Amino acid sequence: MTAPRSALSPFVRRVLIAVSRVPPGRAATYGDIARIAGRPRAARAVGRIMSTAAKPGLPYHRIVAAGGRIGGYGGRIQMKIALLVAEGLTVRRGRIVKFEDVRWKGK
DNA sequence: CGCCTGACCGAAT
DNA sequence: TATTCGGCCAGGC
Repeated sequence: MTAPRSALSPFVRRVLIAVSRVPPGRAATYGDIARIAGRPRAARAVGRIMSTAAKPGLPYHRIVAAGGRIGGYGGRIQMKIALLVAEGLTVRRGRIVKFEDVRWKGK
């Protein structure tokens, strides 16, 4: 039988794929992911996808809010920060230092 | 269908 | 720097 294709919409799948492509030590914004997934203005939907359709194994902690601000992580912000720091990033006052240097814009 | 909510964004105040 | 506000998109009711 055809693989039980997930009930996930094409957009959601593209978002999950984009997230899986963000390399360690780097980070992308919700807006970046939305753009890569083909919906430049769906940043909000992207955030909702992560909290609702989150799948294990994907580096969701590398997805942050605009300007390098941390954003959310299911209420576990501290853990998100810890994960980012463990990958070599520096977080200062809720923001990634020199975010533009580690920002992953796809490619 | 309409209304509300969010791990958002960005400009204005 | 903090707060507010309008716009944006998908999903649940």
